[in-house]
Order: sequence, then C-alpha cells, then structure tokens
Amino acid sequence: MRNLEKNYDPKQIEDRIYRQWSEQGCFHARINPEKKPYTIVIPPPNITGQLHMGHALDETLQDILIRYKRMCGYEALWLPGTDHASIATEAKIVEAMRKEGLTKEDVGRESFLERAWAWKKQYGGRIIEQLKKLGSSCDWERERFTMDEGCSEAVQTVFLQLYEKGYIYRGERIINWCPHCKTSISDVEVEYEEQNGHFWHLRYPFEDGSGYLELATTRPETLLGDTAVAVHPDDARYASAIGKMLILPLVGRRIPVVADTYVDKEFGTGVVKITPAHDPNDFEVGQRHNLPVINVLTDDAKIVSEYPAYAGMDRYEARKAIVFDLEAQGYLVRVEEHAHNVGTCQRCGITVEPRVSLQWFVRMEALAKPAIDAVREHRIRFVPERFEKNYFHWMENIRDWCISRQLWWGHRIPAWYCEDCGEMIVSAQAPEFCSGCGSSSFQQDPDTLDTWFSSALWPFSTLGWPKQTEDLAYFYPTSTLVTGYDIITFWVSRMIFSALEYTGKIPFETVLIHGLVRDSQGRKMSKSLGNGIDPLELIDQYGADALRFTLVSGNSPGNDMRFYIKEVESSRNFANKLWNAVRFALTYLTIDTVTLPAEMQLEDRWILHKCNRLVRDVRENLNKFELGIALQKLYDFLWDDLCDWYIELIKPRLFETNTDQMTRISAQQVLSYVLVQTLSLLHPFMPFITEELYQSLPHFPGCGNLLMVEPYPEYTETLEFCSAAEEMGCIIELIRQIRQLRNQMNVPYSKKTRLYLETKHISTYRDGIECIKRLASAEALLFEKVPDGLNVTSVVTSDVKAFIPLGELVDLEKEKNRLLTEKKKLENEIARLNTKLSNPGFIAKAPEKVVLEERVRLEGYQKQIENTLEVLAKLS
RNA sequence: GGAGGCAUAGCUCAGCUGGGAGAGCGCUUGCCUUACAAGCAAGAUGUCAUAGGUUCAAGUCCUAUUGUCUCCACCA
Repeated sequence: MRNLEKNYDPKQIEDRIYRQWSEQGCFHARINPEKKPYTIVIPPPNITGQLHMGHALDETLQDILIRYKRMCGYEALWLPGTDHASIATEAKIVEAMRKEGLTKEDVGRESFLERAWAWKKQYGGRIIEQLKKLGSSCDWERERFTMDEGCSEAVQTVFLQLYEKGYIYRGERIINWCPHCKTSISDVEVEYEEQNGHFWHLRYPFEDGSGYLELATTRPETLLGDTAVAVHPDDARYASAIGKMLILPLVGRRIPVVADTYVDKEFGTGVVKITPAHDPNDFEVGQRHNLPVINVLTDDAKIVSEYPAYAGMDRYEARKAIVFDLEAQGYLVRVEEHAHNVGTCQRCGITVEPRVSLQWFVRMEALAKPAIDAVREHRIRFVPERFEKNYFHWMENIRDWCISRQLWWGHRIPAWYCEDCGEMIVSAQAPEFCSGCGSSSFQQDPDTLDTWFSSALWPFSTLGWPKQTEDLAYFYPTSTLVTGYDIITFWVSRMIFSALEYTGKIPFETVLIHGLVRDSQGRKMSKSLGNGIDPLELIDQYGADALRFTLVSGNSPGNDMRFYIKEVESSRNFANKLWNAVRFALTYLTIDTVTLPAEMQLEDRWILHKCNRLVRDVRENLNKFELGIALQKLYDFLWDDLCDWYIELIKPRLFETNTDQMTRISAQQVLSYVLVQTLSLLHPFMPFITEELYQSLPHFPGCGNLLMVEPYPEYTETLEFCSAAEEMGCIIELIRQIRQLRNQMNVPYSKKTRLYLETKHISTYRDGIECIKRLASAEALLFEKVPDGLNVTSVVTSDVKAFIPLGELVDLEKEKNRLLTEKKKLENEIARLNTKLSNPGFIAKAPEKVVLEERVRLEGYQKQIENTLEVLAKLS
C-alpha cells in the first residue's frame, strides 16, 4: 500500500503511467479470432501541425471509445498516423526558404523534396508526442503516414484503376486557381467572404453603329477576354440584338450577342458580358455557344503580353487602368457600390482566380451514388443524424473533383508523356517504349495529387490495402470515425465513396461528429486572432485528465463548445476529490481482496444499488455515444453519493473506535468494491488518475492487471436493492431537513443536539439511526410515540416526526415561520396533484405507472402536512 | 438564394424515446467536522425566446415569428 500525497499532482504520474501501458504492450492490437474487433483510424493530423484544442477534443473522444471497447473485451485497434498535407506543408517550406532568399525554382524539385522529407522527419514526430501527452492509447506499432510506401502504393493503385475505368480524365476546364500558391485548388478549398466592391456599368457599341448595349460588371479587367455578350432568349428588349455583332471597347474585337437562359432578365440591365476564360458560368455559356476562350491572366494573375497597354500589370492595377481608359473613351456609364462574395484560398487567403487550364479530374456521378445509398440505408450512421442532410446535399449536387495540384510535395501523378510524339501513358512506372512512336524518352506529369486523394483511402490503405493483409481482413471495415462537422465534405464523403469503390465495403459503421472548440467569447480559435489556448500548457498545469474531463463534460455531439480555463480548474478539483477519496480509503483498508460481505448495512445496499445502476447507465450512454451524459453521471455519483454520503456514513464503522470487526470489515469490502467499479467506469475518461489509484489499492499486487486492460464493470441483477434505496432516501431526506434546521438556527456543527424520532417504521430508522446520528450531528432516540411533555421543536418528513428539545435551539418564532413556509409549499404541491389526479383524462389515458407515482407522491405530501400541522399545534 | 443548428439560473451549457426544471462557475450564510479549504453544510435566482397547435400531460412533438450562428450555392 502506498501513501498518497495530499493533493493530486498529475506531473508525478502521467508520464510514468503512460510508459507502463506502453511497456506492457497495452496499446498493441493483435488479431484474435476469439474476439470481436473494434477499430478507429485517427483523422491524421498534418505534419505541419501542433496539437490544438480541436485535436484534443477529437483525440479524447476517440480514446474514450477505444478504451471503453477494449475493456469491454473487444480487440480494440486505434490506428494512428499523420498526413503530408501537400499544400499546407509546401507553403510552410516555401516560406522557410523565402527567409533564406530562395525559391522553389532556385533549389529544384529534387532538393525541394529533400527539404520536405527533412521537415516531415523533424515535425511529423512532434504531434505524435503531443498525442501521447493526452493519454491516447494508439497502437504506435501501426503508425502510418499518407506518403509512406504502403499508402503511396494504394494511391497509385487507385489512380490506375480509376483511370482504366474511365473515372479519371484529363481536360481543359475552368478551375479555381490560387495566384499566390500557383496551383489549382478544389471547390471545397475555396472560402467565400463578402467584400465591398463596385459595379461598373459599361456600354458596348454595335458594329453597325446602331447604338450600344449597356451591361454591368464587377470585374472590368476581364473585359480583355470577352468573347460575347449574352441576353435572355425571351427578353423582348433585346430580341432584335441577338446575333448582331458588337465591338469590344479598348480591344476592338468583334463579339456576338448570344441568347442564353443563364441570364437573369431582372438583374441589372439583363445583359451580361461573357468571359469564358475567367468565370465558371461564362465558361459554360461559352461551351454552349462555341465561343473562343481567351486567357488574359498569367499564373500569378498579371495581364498577359498580348495586351501591351496592360501587360504585366497585376489584376487590380489593370482594373484601375482599364476603368480609367473606359471612362476616357466614353464607355463607362456609371459606377455603383456593390457588395459581393469573393472566393479566397483556404490556405493563403488570396482571392482565387477562375482559370481555364489542363487538369486531372475524377468523374463523380457514378461514384457518388453507392455512397449516397450506404448512408440512406443506414449502413453508415451519422451521430447526430442531422449531419446526413449535409452529406446528402453535397453528394447529390456533386461536381467532378479536380485532383491535380501544381505542387511538388505529394503523390506525383503516374502519367507519362512521350517527348517525341506527346503520347500520354498512365502507368505506375515509366514506360519503356512509347506505344505511339516507339520512343523511349518520357517526361512524368509534373503535378501531384490533391492531399485529400490519399486521405480518402486512409481507413483501408493504413490496414494494408491493396494487399489483402490479415489486418485488413480482421479490422476492416472500421467501427467508428470521429471527426468535426467541418470536414464532412472534404474527407468523410470521399472516404465513403472511395471505400465502396475500391474495397466494396463501407469504411466505417458510425461517424461521430463533434463541433468546434471556441474561445470564451464564442470565436473560432485561430492563430491570427491569437486566441488559441494551448492544450499542452493546460496539461502541464492541470493534468491531461482534467483537460479531457473539461472537453467531454457538458459537450453533446455536433455542438460547438466554449472553452473556459475556469472549467479546467474545476475538472482538476474533481480529480483531486477522487484522489482524496482513495487516499482516505487506503488509510483504513486492511483487506487485500475485493469481495462483497455476506452481511450488509442499509447504507451498503444503498450504495451498491446506486453503483450498479450507474454501471448500467454509463454503458448505455456510451453505447449511444452520449459521452457527456455518462461522464456527468459518474461525476454526480462519485462526488455526491460516494464521497458526501457513503464515505461519511461509514466513517464510524471504519475508525478504530469501532470494535465490531464484522461491520468494520464489511464497510471496507463495500468501499473497495465500489472504488474498483467506479475507477473502472471512469477509466476511459480519465485514464491516468484512475490507473494510478487502481494500482495503489491493496488488492492490486494480487491481481496484477493494469486497469487499462481490466474488464469494464457489468450490471448485476443481484445488486438491485430497491427497498434499501428507498429507505435510505427517506433517511437522507430527514438528515437534510435536520441540517437545514440547524443551519437556520445557527447551531454550529460541533454542537450536538438531542433528537427524538417518532415513526411507525421503527425498523427502517433503527437501521439508519447511526447515519442520522453522524450526519445530522445529533443524539438520536427512536420512539413509536414520543413521550408527552417534551417542550420541543421539530423536523418533519412524510414518515417521521423529529423533535429537538427547545432549549437547544434558539428561536421559537423562527421555527414557527419555517414550518409555516413548509406548510404553504406542501399545500401548493397537494393542490397541484389533486387537480392532476381528479382529471378524468389523466386517470384514463396516462400509463398506470405514472398515475401510481403521482398517487404515492400525493400521499407522502398529505402525511407530511399532517405531521407539520400537529407539530405547529404543539409549538403554539 | 437553399439547408441546418441554437435560444433553459448572473455566465457557460446538460436535459436521451413527452410525466414533479438540472450541473459547473459565480453569489449569500455558516463551518479548518481525524480524505480533500482544489473542502463541508445550508441558501437565493428560471413566464425553459414569442404566438399558435397536437396531447390527459409540452423545456421536450408540429407550425409560424423574432434573434443568432453555421454550412452549401454563388447572379454578372
């Protein structure tokens, strides 16, 4: 038996406990046909990342689930790893090089990649170490990286398969281009923000001199690339203009007026300039009308050399110059203020530029369908269910996925171009000879794949796919995916359709969605605001368990939470409470096994009953992913029932002053039983402190198992003690009343009062008399009828009248008033219940159980008010 | 424009399939009662956003309204 410090100090134990788990191989999952597998793959953190509060929440939820299932007897695998995060990492490396005065082009592709791998080596491990600080019980022997050999093979296999099936194609399309990162980005990587801009009204003259058309634009600089003007086919105002030619101002190009239903007659003048190269809608109009696509911007958003007057100007400079020229030449009608949404790059924040370019795409329609069905048929379940709607909306309106990126860090596209004839060959290795011309010199496609392309394969690539490994056969499909609602579209949806397509199976059964951790003012935590709270600092200060407790308590799936340091403090206090409960127990435990006594006191049966119910509830809540509720129940039981009531009640039995060995031992037995049960129940939530305390219990050296691998408590029919629970409830009620009275009368705790109890349930109160004596600080005597002539004041419950000699209390008037208030309250309750019970509808339609409950309740109040009135009469 | 969330004590939030309004923090009062002052005991505070509806019964289900946040789409 070890002596515990007075206050819980997580720093003393956390690293030691983690090492112990690790050294005993508790994290490692082994294929075991005797057991059912339970698998979680971690949402791989970026190698650029530091652990932030969002991770802390995500990992805590996963660790709770995995520890719970492990203790429930599943072969639990939590598979960890990291993501190469192509654009984010590349941006960081470019930035680091910029400080050295270098660019990507300066160092070249090969040496750039060397830097990237060095980065991975240096920082990829950092976040893993941080995960360990949280207590994450990942199987580190199975740690993966999206660009390791196996995952890369998976990526290549998928690419080749999809290409052969015709799902991957290469084409000129309009895509989102980031002029800063100089790469394409997918639709979901664009973030829209409202900006104040202008609406420039321009006039484009007809070629035949018969006037002009007036239109408006927010981007006058794209005029250089206009290849038509469009009106609605049914718009009577412009019917005669359709098919006529206009002269494009400043450029002099002849462009047609076309009719297209894309145009909104009601908006502006009902005339739209069409710039197929720089607007997605215009691009489509262009396709329909066979319009030329004229690109006017370079890859860093400057005007191309074909327009000497503006060549080399940045897009915003060009805008000014062009507006100036338009005005000077009389083409500008007026300028309006106009607020509109502008797309920006998720990574760098620069305004994206729609741009026509040659990219690789995944054809999504056929892939999306089975993925929609899987969720619709509830083969995959979202928790909470409402996030299905997000998913369906996205999947049902899905567009082709642009997967090529003009980046170097990532999986390079396995396509090769013949240097002689230009023939494209898609294959894993460089081809030997060109199938077209027989040449043997090839260039590999310079582009890499969208980082989400590899994360989409994560649930199965990490288990060995495309190889049919034993791991894959046993642990796949995985069980639960835990992630934030912000990446359902980026990631969850892509894993679902990928898994169905390549493995023919769902990737996971349940998606547990959590919200964002916000700051105390409800703002997102972000670097730019500087409002982030570092989880590692909190762990350092309050312990990992306290942080975990804070993140889970009061949090419900899918909802955002605000984070207060104050709450971590109270979580820490809870840990300390638990610590001290065990510390107390240890000073009195003389037994070293955990068995329940044959003979138990009332309070023993009561706490066992409550503990057993707790086991049932916590399991139920955990099975339903209601982690916050489960934790709340544990908190209430431990603090209130166990510490404030049970331990206080059994103190007299535990102390040396108790010479009755039997009651002394039985108290120890029940206490250690309840402690083992609750430490086990709480372990998934607060693994460190529970493990440490469990090991300090005297039975531990005998059993020898770490708590982490002990079985999770199970509900036991034989521990249902309903009548004990009821009787104890009455006694608790009585004690509360007496305490209230003493408090109101300013009787100090140290002063014991005499107490005469009058009740018809002598046996019940005989069992509880010691409890009353101790917790109400009273010398209690039991009577069926209290002798007359005692000048007394009193406390009243439904089945007991308690009298305290008047001399021991201070104020008779006060006491009368107290009882009158009590009477009033009771009258109100009785009236309410009478109304309810005399309602024929209620009697007829409410379930019998509910009616009965209300009747019992009413009876209780009636007895109580009788007692109250009787006592009031005595007082006056 | 489309979809969804939230609105409960001074603050932050729980409240599962309808059946007497809860927790933490804060506040008031009294206590160093042989585990814990990071503690113990007692207490105060709520037209559960508004208006209807369903029901014997609504914080809970339905409809509308207001406020607020988010996601999706993006109209020149």
